[in-house]
Amino acid sequence: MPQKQEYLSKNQQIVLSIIEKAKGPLKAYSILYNVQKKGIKAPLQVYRALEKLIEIGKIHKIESKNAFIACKNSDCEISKATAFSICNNCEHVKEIKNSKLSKYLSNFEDNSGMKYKKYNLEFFGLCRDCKLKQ
Amino acid sequence: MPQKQEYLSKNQQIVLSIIEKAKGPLKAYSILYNVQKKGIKAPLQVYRALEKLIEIGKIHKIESKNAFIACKNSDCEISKATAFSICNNCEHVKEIKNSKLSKYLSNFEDNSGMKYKKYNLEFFGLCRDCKLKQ
DNA sequence: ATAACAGTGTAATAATATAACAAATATTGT
DNA sequence: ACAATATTTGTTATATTATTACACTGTTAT
Ligand SMILES: [Zn+2]
Ligand SMILES: [Zn+2]
Ligand SMILES: [Zn+2]
Ligand SMILES: [Zn+2]
Repeated sequence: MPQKQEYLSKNQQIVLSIIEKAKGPLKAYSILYNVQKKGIKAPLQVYRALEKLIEIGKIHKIESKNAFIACKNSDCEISKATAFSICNNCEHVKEIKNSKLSKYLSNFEDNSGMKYKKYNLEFFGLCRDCKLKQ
Repeated sequence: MPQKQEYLSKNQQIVLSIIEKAKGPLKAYSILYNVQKKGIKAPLQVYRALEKLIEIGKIHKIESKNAFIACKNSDCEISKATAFSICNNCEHVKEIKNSKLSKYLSNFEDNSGMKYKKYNLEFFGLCRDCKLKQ
């Protein structure tokens, strides 16, 4: 099985490394502020890197937050099938790695018999810590 | 079982009626342009109405498109559990009404045993029409 | 070499969403 | 009816998120 080519350009490496170091999802402009000392000056440079990183599955976009998080699952089929849990209180976000869930959704057929190549699922609730504190 | 109070204010009615008439999801500023003749002049008036309509489950936000669509399911528990199919080609969006799916997701427990009150799922693929045309 | 392609830099601008404040209207309790 | 409370509205300004347009650089393939 040939590996997908994953050479990263300079800007892509810079952006990825910021996102990987972060504890949670980062917003595009917060990434921008964080990398200005490294020569990336404009939003577009960040957005272009983000686009590529999403395409190759290194990061995902949390749509409900307009924020970006590093992929922790080696088997996220190039970002085609993603699921996240999001805490409503502390905003903690975690990628869900659950093969039953991903099989269920990948094989899901809607009422007209249609299947889907790609999905994104976002769960909202209280994380364990926040639940205990209540 | 007491009914939830769903009296709508003037602006809320105007915005809802535009969204219900639309064939697909509408963007906030396109709603704004459509209602300017009816006295709504500023984005905030639209966003406030949208917020309320989402809260009471009359409409949903399609997060990946920043667009808003009327709810077609009478039993979307006040927008706590939503699923959509989105065509990558023609942008057609349809709310998925499938009780097996909603039960599965509402009862889903992640690896740490956590359950979630709310979720949003977006499926992407080609709709029937676009598949045939290919 | 030269065409094709992916990436870069920069400026300008578009699109989406919220903050802050003052006023009007509706709802509730007495 | 009246005051107290909560909700909705109107308006201006501003914040946040994302894309267009254009000129340029470097690498790869034939
Ligand atoms: Zn992933
Ligand atoms: Zn939390
Ligand atoms: Zn619905
Ligand atoms: Zn289609």
